[in-house]
Amino acid sequence: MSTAQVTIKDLARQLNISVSTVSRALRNAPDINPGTKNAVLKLAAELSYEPNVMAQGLVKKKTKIIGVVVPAIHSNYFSDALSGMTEVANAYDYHLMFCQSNEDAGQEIRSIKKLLACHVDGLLISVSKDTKNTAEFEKVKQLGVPVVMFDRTLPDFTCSKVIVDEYEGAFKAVEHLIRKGCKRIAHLAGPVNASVSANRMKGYIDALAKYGLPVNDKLILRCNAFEEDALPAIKKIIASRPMPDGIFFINDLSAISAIQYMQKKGINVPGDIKVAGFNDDPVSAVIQPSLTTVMQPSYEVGKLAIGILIDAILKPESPEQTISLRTKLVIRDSTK
Amino acid sequence: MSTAQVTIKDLARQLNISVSTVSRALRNAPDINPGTKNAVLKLAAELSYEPNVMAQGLVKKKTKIIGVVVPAIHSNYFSDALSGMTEVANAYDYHLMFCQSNEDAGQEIRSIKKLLACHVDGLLISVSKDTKNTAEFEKVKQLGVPVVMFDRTLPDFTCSKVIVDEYEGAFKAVEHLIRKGCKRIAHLAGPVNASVSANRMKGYIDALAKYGLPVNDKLILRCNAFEEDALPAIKKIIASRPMPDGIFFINDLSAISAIQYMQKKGINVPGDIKVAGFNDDPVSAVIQPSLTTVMQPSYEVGKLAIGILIDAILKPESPEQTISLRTKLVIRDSTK
DNA sequence: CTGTTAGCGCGTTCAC
DNA sequence: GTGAACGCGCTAACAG
Repeated sequence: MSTAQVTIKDLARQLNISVSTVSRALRNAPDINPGTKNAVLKLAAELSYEPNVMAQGLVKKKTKIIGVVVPAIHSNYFSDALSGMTEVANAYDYHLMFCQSNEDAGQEIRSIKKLLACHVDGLLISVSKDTKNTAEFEKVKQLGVPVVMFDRTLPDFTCSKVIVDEYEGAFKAVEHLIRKGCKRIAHLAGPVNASVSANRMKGYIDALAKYGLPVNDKLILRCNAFEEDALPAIKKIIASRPMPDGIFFINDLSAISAIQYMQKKGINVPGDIKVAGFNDDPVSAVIQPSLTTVMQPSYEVGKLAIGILIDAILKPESPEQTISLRTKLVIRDSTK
Repeated sequence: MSTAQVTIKDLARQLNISVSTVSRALRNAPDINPGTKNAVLKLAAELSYEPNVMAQGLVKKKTKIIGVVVPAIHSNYFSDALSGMTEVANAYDYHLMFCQSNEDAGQEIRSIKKLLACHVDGLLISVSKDTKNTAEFEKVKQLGVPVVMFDRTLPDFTCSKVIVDEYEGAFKAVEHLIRKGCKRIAHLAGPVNASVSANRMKGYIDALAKYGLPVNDKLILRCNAFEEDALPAIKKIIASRPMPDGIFFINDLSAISAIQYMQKKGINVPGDIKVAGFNDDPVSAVIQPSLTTVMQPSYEVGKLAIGILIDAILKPESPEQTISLRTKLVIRDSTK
């Protein structure tokens, strides 16, 4: 039954010294007798003393906890980023508290409140697809809690950001389609609000422009969620006449449903239509034809984001910065 | 700059009442004047007061934080389980702290220590593939911190467990191969220590036995990690003569590398060799031929595990239990 | 019904 | 060098 954690008090009693001396020994303060210090450390190790983070937090106003909010933990992209964060967090002795917004702005706000109640030292967030309001984030900032946004950011909110150069990634993908001979390239765009949707769309448009191809609104379709509901839009694209000879997709999962649908309809990929996706999801290497896609360094994004955040926590006056990581075009059979 | 969180003290001062009255109002204690209570609640809402969980934790000896340790956050299986946990945690107003062991027993112990230092109310864990020692877990238990193991459990350690009936899942898969005409079925087994490896192996052996097929040691190969290094073993299996006509894999990823390798070698799947995997990873629906596999209810596992843990936290004397969830055989083209 | 007191585990003065 | 006293934000016991 609850052999309660050992505290500095226990150490003090057993060594017949005061708690403040123990405290000093434990966080190697300057003025302390090396002898007593060693004695304390030895006993602490024996009893496997662990400082109570809550109590430390209460007095130091620092919890060593970092809050993380992502739209969905499952999702290759985010779980890789989280993985990168845990690595750095371990190295710096920070703890991570994860929340999931499920792409819902309301849930996102509730998560942030929960994290604030836990007095996290900082906040890492990738916003949901319909987050618009910056009010909650301003509040966090006002509380003196540094925020770093990663991947999905809020243009109207000023803070450090770690993003992927989605624009360039999209541009490269579409340029590749053009060089492979596509003249009528469609685009399945993502949810309206998401920053990533806009950036990829812009890359698509600019690539067309660079090669003198017209931007045809009828060839630009939208899906409202990142993971599903792409099929209706896909059907529309395929049905348009003249048929497109290339499609650039907002992500791999929708590209894959498209490929499967087209194969069922007897359309040859890449013969009739060439296809490019985004993310380099594991499935894109496995589907036949394998999918040309844009790889994002999600693990790196996670590591960088938490690194910047920890900097900001340790040096509150450090300037806000935006880091943009480059993507890599992975060329496979769907654009052969 | 740090417009510090508002505290009950602030509320008390503004209302000219004592902090204990405020405290009572906030957690609707029995004896409190409805009028003053309303006044407190109103002001609290206006100032968007949030209780400091660290302080509450310090006095109540409860943090409302649950620690979670998994081998790898990325990994479809675990991220789904984590997703299920966050849902329940939200509902019961618990916070989750995640750690990743990277399949390393040492890292796992360090994670547990960190979580204990944060005074988590309970621990959810899926052990790494080389965790053997139960000492650390016994310590956790002695501290009065309830533990629930899920998916990958430690047979020698007594605690509540939520597992998937891997044995039955493996049995069904192998039985299916047999019914499809396979007479010489190989098995790519998982790491030696992992409980899941043993369970799936047993299902394989018993299914063979039931149908009077011999168990041939030469047809049983091992891989040392869950995610890689399967290829050498796969090559060995394929090279054995007479060649097997069916293979049951420890997981989908190794099954898929095998299919790709066999296709390169001109071996027809399912014509020459039929293949079954485990997990129902998204890729298994996409590869051609699509992969017959055993689906595990990972999201449900997560939800159940945290549910049991919260029960144990709230009622420390509740009995330990082991819940086993059933798998579902997903039949696709690789066993046609 | 409400205020006072004490204490959770720890860090931080300030004397000694 | 070391100990005593105080406070972080909050709950709990006891008076009134």
